[in-house]
Amino acid sequence: MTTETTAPSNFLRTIIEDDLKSAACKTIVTRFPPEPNGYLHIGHAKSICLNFGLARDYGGRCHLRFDDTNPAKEELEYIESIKESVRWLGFDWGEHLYYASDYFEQLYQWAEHLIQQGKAYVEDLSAEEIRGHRGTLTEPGKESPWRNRSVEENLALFRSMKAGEFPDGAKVLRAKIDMASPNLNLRDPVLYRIIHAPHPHVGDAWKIYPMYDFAHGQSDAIEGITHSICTLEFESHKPLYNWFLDNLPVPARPRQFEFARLNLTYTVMSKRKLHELVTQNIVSGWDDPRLPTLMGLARRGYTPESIRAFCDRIGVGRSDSWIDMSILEECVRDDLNERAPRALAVLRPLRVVIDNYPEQQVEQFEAANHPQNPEMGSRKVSFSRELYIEQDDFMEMPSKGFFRMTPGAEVRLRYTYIVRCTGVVKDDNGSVIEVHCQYDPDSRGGSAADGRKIKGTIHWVSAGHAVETEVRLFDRLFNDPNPDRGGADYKQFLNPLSMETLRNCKLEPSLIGSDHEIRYQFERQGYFRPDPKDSTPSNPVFNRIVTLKDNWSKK
RNA sequence: UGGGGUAUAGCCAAACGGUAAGGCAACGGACUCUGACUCCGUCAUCUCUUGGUUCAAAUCCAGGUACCCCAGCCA
Repeated sequence: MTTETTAPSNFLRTIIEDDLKSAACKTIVTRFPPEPNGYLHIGHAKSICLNFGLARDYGGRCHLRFDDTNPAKEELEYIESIKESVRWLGFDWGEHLYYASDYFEQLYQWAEHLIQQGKAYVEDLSAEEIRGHRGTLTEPGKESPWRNRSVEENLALFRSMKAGEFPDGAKVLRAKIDMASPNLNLRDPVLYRIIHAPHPHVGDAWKIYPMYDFAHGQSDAIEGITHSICTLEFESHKPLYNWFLDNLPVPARPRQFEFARLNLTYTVMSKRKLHELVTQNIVSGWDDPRLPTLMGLARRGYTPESIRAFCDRIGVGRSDSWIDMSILEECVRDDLNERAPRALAVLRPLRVVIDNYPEQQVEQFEAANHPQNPEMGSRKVSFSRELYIEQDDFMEMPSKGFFRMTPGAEVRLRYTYIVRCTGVVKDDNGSVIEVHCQYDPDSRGGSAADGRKIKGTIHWVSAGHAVETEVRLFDRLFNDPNPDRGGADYKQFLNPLSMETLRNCKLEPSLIGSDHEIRYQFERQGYFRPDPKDSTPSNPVFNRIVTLKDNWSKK
């Protein structure tokens, strides 16, 4: 199994270590706070691994808290799916499952407290008017005419809002901070809005809902979060986060820290774009194996271990960065190389006839399930006169350096015999459709009796024993490293070959009927697993998770 | 243009005034019945830039440059 090395030092670890040392906090408490308005993707995995990983490494705990303050966008299905993905990734929130919506009553009380203190007011201006009053990056905003209502009037109005006496959008509650602040988030931010919609977690108990800014820090305080870790774009919200903690009788003083979100090449991560790919049927669904969603990666065959290793490997920083997709791919290879049993499978079959091999004869050969790990055992593979090899493993006119099967030359058929190609059969177009060979009976097991070295070894499957299956070859969804790049439509960079379906692949029979969770290495090709949705014993379908590294074709 | 951030190798990333870790990639070699794996070796006289302070600067100071974020009743 993969050994997970401890993540290297980063600025958050330094901060936590200092806090622990100075006894600024005795145990650290972090949280992963998704909004249940979509499915999790690899970017969320970075945050999950960070938050849960920090808690684990420093003997603290990590809460799973749904940031469910906007019922217009949130659904129960997402809540369930998110929990499943976090579990799948290998993290356990134990008893610490929370919902911001569970704090709505407390939050409401705190909103009244602010009103009492003259620090919040009910706004009658429309959304457009509020925007108009906000000013710009360089000009200060204008104060609302409703900014100086009396405490009594504000309280009465706010209670009416809560009672559902106004339609959506009629009024909002705003904090009274500073309309001239250079930080636009401090220009009297909206605290509550009216939404007449059922909430996935608390039903229709509420007609007004707090904004993110009014909910997040206070939720952190209620739960005793010590380190509230979010992405960089929230940095300009930090003064507001702290303003609420300063002005409300909260039970604790959490601190917010920001890190750079994950960007991955050759894919897109925004909810909007992922949603578009799904709804426009560009991909088959949220679990399409080409998507960077955790559901997609899981279906493709990525292991949770490999994703955790990836998150450790990429580190955590504060500068915008783009991680190359090849790093993620390398992480699954690392993991699967150690644990995946090997098998022989021919994806694009080319018929081979060994002319000097007895016609009805079948021999069994012992094939190791893992070349470096004998504990994984072995299996028998059947060898006969007619076989399939990979089309790519034969070249009638070999290019320089090619050492697989070619007329006149010897090559080893993995685990069995050395053969020499003696001729080919072609169709009307001149394509080779069958290859004829002679085998060396003295090379049984694969080694020549006279000790001569054979450079090439290729995989094969006995024609009479092969099981025909469908194999789906997945590749990167986009051709461009940065399809998200400003301006152009990202869809123009879609890779037309991102999924190739091969229908008459020839697999060794041991591959059939096994557990869907087993990932195999098809020798010399890559890592594969049965598609958990579409594969059945009678109609097996394999997904290619990732190819093997290939230093030959690269040159 | 106001405010807030960020710049260390092809891609990430450490360093906390003491002389540029590590990973991935790349390259060279060894091994090999998987052109995989594994193993060895190479890969920043230099940290966006210009000055300054210091015995000593990626780290401190001043000025510049580039990029990112903020004008939702989204999170």
